[in-house]
Amino acid sequence: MTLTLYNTLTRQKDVFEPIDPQNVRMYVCGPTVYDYAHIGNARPVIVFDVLFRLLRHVYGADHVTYVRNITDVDDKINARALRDHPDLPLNEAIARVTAETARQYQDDVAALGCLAPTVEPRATEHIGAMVEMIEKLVASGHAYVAEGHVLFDVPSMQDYGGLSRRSLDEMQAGARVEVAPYKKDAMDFVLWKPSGAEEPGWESPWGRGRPGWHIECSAMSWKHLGEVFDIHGGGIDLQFPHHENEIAQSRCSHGTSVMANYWVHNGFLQVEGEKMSKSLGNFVTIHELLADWPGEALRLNMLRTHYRQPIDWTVKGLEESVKALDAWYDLVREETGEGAEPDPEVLAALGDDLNTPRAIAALHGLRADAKGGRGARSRLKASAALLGLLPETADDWFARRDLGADIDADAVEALIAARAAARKDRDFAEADRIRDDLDAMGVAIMDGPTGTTWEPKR
RNA sequence: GGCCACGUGGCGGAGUGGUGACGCAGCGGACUGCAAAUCCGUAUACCCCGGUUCGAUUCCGGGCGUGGCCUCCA
Repeated sequence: MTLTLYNTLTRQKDVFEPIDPQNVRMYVCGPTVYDYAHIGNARPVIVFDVLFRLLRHVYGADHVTYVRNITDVDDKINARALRDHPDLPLNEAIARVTAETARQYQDDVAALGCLAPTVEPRATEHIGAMVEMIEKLVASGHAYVAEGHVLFDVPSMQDYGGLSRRSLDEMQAGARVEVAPYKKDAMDFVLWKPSGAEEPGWESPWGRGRPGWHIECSAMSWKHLGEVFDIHGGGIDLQFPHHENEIAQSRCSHGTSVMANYWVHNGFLQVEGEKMSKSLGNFVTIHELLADWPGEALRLNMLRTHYRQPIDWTVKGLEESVKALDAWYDLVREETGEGAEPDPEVLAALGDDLNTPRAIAALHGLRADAKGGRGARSRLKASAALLGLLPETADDWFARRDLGADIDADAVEALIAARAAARKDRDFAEADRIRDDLDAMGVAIMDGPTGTTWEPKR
């Protein structure tokens, strides 16, 4: 099959051709672990999980390396550590914050049905690689030391700005930042900064200090994927400056003409039509959503919009997602999908720049067939698996879905029996009254040819 | 202020230079004592103004609107 991806470098859909089909390599920027991840953070995780699954399908599960880092050096982490554990030594406090937050994050994304990445490197484990890269940059004249800082010399790179398509002139014209006095150029960014006694730090040729944010991803991608790799992903907001600076660091350090061949960026997320922010009070974490919705519904809701489009996150959308999953699970039932080939249209849709809405439409299209036979049901299951959907049995899904319901089953059965008697006597007023009582209890009943069944109201 | 993206029916959301997306909701019908669920059927759209074209929702220009980046931010 052909896979095309919209490449931010070329601003068009490019046919994907890996450097080495035996080892397809993808890097995605992961979280900074200082607090629960919000639903906007979940978007790249889910989107690139689908891409990971598709690559595994095309090249083989053992021929794809997916690296998603954990940033555990950051001033926000320090602040959090001081706030939450003021009585502990700083290093220990930081370790607690990052360990706990990383665990929360991994629980969250697992609940969203995401496969674990091949490698989940931590910044603190790659300080040596960062120092090594920075030394090379200083030696080659792309970085300089000033007042204990090491800064990347942006004008030293002729084609800086290629990813975001900004010229240096443009950026300087629009710059609003206050320029630190030790910078040679306003655009220069920090590779290494000195740490005070109250800050985490590592010994380096430039004294005790800590890395700048951008160098972390350059070092981790280098160590796990090499100097040049296939796909680099992340949110569109990271395009500038983070990804631009990663490119500058990696290319100038390694002397390569590209860092990654395909740069893939997902669009932004809004909540109920508004920008998500703490001040608006619509800031919503994955963790909170998982208390009210199955993770799979969050996942489907995310994939109903193409990854490059802006997405508006709404309760209504989540309700529709649950309904779609109900319908699919109801058909799939005990199918495992084993041995079944995914639907060609689903595959074609995903191969077309990860067109998940089109793939989901194809899944709906399989519903009619799936009513007919096991083969089609199995194909539905196998097709959904490419999107990371329908991983459970139908029983587990419906049990999970109805989790919130707290209903006395014996009482329900007694009322249903009473209603059956009333119906037999053709006392429909009484039968309807009982149904209203059940409805008030949150129970929906269905009269079928084999009797009356019930379930928690949806 | 500079750069960029987006604007499709009641809602969500693909796509295309000239035929049906799809889903949810709605409406009609079947089934039901009546409902629910299910099944069958069905109406409604391409922000505005120009241009190119035999023909534009689709291409080009302008406008308006929404959002993003330029500063930590997914």
